[in-house]
Amino acid sequence: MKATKFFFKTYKEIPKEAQTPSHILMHRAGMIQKLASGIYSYLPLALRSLKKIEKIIREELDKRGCQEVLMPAVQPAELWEESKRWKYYGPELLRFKDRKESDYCFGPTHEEVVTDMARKILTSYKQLPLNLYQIQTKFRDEIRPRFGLMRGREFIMKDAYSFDINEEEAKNSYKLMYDAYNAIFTRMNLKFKPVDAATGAIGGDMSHEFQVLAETGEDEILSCNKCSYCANIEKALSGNELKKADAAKKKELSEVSTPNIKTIDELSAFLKIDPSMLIKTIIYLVDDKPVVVLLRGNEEANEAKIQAFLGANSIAPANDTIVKSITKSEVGFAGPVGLDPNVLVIADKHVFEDTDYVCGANKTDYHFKGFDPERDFKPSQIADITFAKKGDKCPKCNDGILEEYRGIEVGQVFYLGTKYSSLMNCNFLDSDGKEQTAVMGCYGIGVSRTMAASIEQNHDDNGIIWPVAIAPFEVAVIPVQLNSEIVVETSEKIYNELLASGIDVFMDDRNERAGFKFNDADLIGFPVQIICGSRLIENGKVEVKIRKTNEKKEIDIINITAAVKELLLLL
RNA sequence: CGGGAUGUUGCCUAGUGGCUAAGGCGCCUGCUUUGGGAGCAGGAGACCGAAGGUUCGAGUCCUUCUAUCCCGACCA
Repeated sequence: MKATKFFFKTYKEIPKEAQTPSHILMHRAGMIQKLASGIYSYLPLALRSLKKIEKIIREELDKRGCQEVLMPAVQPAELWEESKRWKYYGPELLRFKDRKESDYCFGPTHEEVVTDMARKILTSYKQLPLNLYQIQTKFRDEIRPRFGLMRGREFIMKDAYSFDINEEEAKNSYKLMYDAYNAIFTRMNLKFKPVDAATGAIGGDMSHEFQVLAETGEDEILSCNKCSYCANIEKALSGNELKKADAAKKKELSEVSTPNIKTIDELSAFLKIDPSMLIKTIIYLVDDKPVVVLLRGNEEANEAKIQAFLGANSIAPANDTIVKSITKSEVGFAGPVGLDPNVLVIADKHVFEDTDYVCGANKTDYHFKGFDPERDFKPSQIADITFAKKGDKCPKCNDGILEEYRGIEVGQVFYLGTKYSSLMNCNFLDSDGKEQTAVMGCYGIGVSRTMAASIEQNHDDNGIIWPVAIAPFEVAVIPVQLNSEIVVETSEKIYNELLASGIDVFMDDRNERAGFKFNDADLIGFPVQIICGSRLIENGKVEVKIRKTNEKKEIDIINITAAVKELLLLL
């Protein structure tokens, strides 16, 4: 491709809405344009990179027996009612009506459609295992789209779905996809970690995320410094031992007046007590039912853990009306003592590490002191519902300590079980002629996000540093003096030779000064740049620059194709 | 949705209530120049986010709306 014919434009200025490296650089390199919040057009440079990512994905999945399909983006509400997600998916699901006033949505994911597709064909165990995937535009009406392609509302996703005869086989399918994802991101030359993950709205009970490590990542990861344990903070466990409450410390439960003191911070300051000796009582709505959650005041509630513990579809803090009805007091004075025994109360295990706490009295302007968790109430369940922290002991090897990383989630694999297949009757007959429900897994890769994540992880002050495998072009030929016949001729010859040898090559034939082209080349991030200047050409050489290392070598023009091919293999 | 901020030409910015809204980048024409974002000359491009209002007079003040960005919940 020649620059003078190529639809692109680069910018010196940083657009003021771009805040993060991938967003800034993709904009400056003329790869993307914003059409609306979280909705972007991909210009030719970006699309070339996306196609390469897609090609790697297709190769690795096809190799493992997955089959590509393409499902509709617009989906009827009835299917989502079958899976109950019409109700539970929430406002991220873009819903609309057609002219007949029938309900539809724009697919944020395709479990419903693929399960429907499969059940129409699956009749026999002989048809399994089956793994169907597609690469397609998804829409999720994110509350807050941000960072360009990192969290768009419309984005390109590869989604795959496996169907198996039983759990064991389904776990094999899961493992196969786990391996495929490792292969895919390895081929893209990204630094990444597979981590234990929470399952969220998709559901299921086993999941790993593939996290590209980058400072700007939105996710926190805890990883053991001694063993392979690595988990999203939402899921990570602490290996720290629980302390035993000191029975000698027990006190009587008594009321204390705390007028208008509602938050943990206010209470801590008012009573001059450390937050860890206060009990935080939070009321959630979990699948529309109130659940009371107890924690020590210095801990944060890990909503993902609560949701997973209860096997729930949704979790959200309860509104004031519900809080008041449960506590029979104003918001801010909720506590565990004397609640309606029919309300589910989940206590964090750390609550039982001590005694003589202060907690809400379920009476406006009063708290209790001397609260003893063993004596003064009866939790429905005790669970681990707090966040593990960096520095905690590793829960797996019990030897190492947990270190903190930031990551960008580019892929996630879920073991679903029969969550969708049973609700939607995706059944088949086994070898005994008995009806069985297909056991499913689902597997996503954010294709457009992967491109952005690669830039987040690999860039410098001058621009993008692409791994060759997903670079829009592998090589740029840059003639430096266009008024020199020998330069024009030689660069043209090299360009044609590289093209003929199958290399993805860009030729900057614009009538611009050298510095201008060099800066654009670094910004766009061509991994290899062949600089054709008259002085070297007269000696039968050109300069070859490696973008990543900034290393420059003089190469004989005669050997240029072989030399470039060799370099590309190394990058 | 809560908290914060911002809308001036394709992009980045300036603009005390007062004359024809200013500059840089980019774009077009010509000349010059050609190894790290060149120079000169000329030119095109804005109903200042929208609608109301205050005022003799509004890009500037007020109200409402709208869009965008940042901090939180969501997630590939």
